[in-house]
Amino acid sequence: MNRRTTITDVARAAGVSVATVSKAINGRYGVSPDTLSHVMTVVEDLGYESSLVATSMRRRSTNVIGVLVAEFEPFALQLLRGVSAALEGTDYDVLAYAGSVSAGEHLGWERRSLSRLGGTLIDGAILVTPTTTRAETSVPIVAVDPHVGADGPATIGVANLEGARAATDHLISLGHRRIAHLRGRTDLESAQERERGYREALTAAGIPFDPALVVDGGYRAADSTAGAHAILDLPDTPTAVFAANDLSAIEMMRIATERGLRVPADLSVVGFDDILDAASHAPQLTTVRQPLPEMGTAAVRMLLDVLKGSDPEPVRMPTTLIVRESTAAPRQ
Amino acid sequence: MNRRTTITDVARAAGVSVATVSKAINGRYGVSPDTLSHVMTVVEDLGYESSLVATSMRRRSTNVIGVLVAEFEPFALQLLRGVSAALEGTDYDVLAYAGSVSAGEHLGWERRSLSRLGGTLIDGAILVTPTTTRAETSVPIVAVDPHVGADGPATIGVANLEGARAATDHLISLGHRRIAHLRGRTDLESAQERERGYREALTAAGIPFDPALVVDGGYRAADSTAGAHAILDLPDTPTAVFAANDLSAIEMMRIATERGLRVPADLSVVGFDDILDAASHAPQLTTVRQPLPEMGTAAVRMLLDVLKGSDPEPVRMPTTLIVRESTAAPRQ
DNA sequence: CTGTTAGCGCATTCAA
DNA sequence: TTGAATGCGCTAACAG
Repeated sequence: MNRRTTITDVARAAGVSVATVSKAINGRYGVSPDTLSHVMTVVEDLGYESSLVATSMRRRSTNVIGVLVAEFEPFALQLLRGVSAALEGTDYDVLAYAGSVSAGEHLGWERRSLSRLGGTLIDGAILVTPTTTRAETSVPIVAVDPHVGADGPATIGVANLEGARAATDHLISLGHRRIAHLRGRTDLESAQERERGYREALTAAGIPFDPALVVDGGYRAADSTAGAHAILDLPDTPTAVFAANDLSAIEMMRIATERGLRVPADLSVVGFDDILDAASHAPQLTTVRQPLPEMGTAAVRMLLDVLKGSDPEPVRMPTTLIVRESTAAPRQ
Repeated sequence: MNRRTTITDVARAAGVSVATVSKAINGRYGVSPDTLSHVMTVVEDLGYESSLVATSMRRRSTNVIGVLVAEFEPFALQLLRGVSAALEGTDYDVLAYAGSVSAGEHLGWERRSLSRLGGTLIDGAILVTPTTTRAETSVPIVAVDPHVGADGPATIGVANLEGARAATDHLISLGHRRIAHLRGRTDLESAQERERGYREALTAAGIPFDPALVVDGGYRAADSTAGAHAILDLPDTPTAVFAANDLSAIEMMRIATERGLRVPADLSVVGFDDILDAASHAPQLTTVRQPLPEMGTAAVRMLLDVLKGSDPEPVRMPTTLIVRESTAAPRQ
């Protein structure tokens, strides 16, 4: 648990000044070849590496890209995979940060995290499903699946409405008529769009919309438990559920199974996202795929563009219905 | 792209000194209730949040836990999930860092990353599959699946040998006799242990060990391609392959399929890790599960213990063989 | 109770 | 070519 070796240690060991070491490391002019090689040797010996913290206080850029998330859930992790892959080979490091939103916190996690890291530590940030995209930030940002709508200049969104329609159409085409919707967080645009897609599909099929069939899930497993029960407690139990995301779909299946129902024999379930858990669940979840790694890659590309000064167009990625095992025709 | 609001901005807006703002924010004594509430109002208005960087330079602790990885691959991501879950509800933030190992870098990524973040930015670090566990660090560390052996004081390891034996035993029990091993990185202890488990299983079953059947894979998909081909090019082609991890197992399946073989009809494949991709692959991969999220949780618990001053015992997690679809009896 | 001062580790002037 | 001084945003010790 020793102290880090600082630039001062290197300077002392090399018998030169701190400034010389700094210049040598950063390849600035004004260091004699002899001194340079000597300093570099000492640097190697001591295993010195400049402190990100100190560097970032003085320098403009740190070559670190921040990925800011509310928490490390599967959606963000899949995205991170794409981000990491896209940055492979560049000289950027990736710093993923999950800021805890301690109770009583007024600003959203994204503002808090940006405020803490921005300006200095990171050159730019990728915000994953932020609830706000206010532009008054200190570093360039790209928002992925922002919950207020993917219409900002630097945003990566997905076709929520179309995806939700496809999911619901799929259930209808299997013969389901009584289809519940385990809704996402109602304050988020993605949830609203998915609900709209659900309703549009019903309308298009001539199925009257029943408000009782829409139950709040909130996108998180723990928040979906009550909703899942509520759906199964409905009089004239629905034969199918379109859940607003995979986590709540999986929770829906868990509760259904717990209550003795079989999926898909007694209840069909469709999710949204296609996180890896969807395919590894038993039964495998039918869902609407968002191309998460590709979205991460696109976000990186967009951020690097912004960093270069350009002003990119918003990107809207397509969704694909992935039919697996959790959906089937209703029993007669 | 404005400047961040700094503590100076707040001080100026509130008409007090910087020190007073600092004290108010950090709840130190010596601020009158009036001043306090006034300052806090300004803080709210301006949306001020202290810079992690600056704070960490002056303070002992930042309440940030670092998770240091070489890259964000599935193994690390699953682990991160456990880490994140374990830190939920505490007032710790999680900072996951992937340091790019630019070519010509001599120190390992873990030393580089620790050097960059350590000392100030993070209170402690969880190193994911580090190749070294040298103790000369500036912050407490816990190593997960360290590649030099899980015998350090603060390490979380898995039963590599037993897992590898189970995997190989499974193939043998299916009737395979000619079983290849797509080995991991030979400089890493985990790879050596897995190879040992493979050999022990063969020996126990009375199958002579054939060195030609062991081919290097290197744990990464890209590094396994050549090895996968090599195995299939072997005279008297093996009927089964035990790959040192899931990524190389999946690559093995990909190459086999590409060459017209069917898995498991023509070739059985077993992996190691049970990353989520294993179960979502078609055919689903038979593999040896490491309880990754639990390992992440255990790492957090251990790190918090270390932070509290205790000196924990190393933990060795059990592995479980998960039989799925990629293994079957050999054809006659 | 409040403001002033020093310094964390580093990169950047500017002077020697 | 080198080195001493300066300041980044912040907190802790001290002075007022």
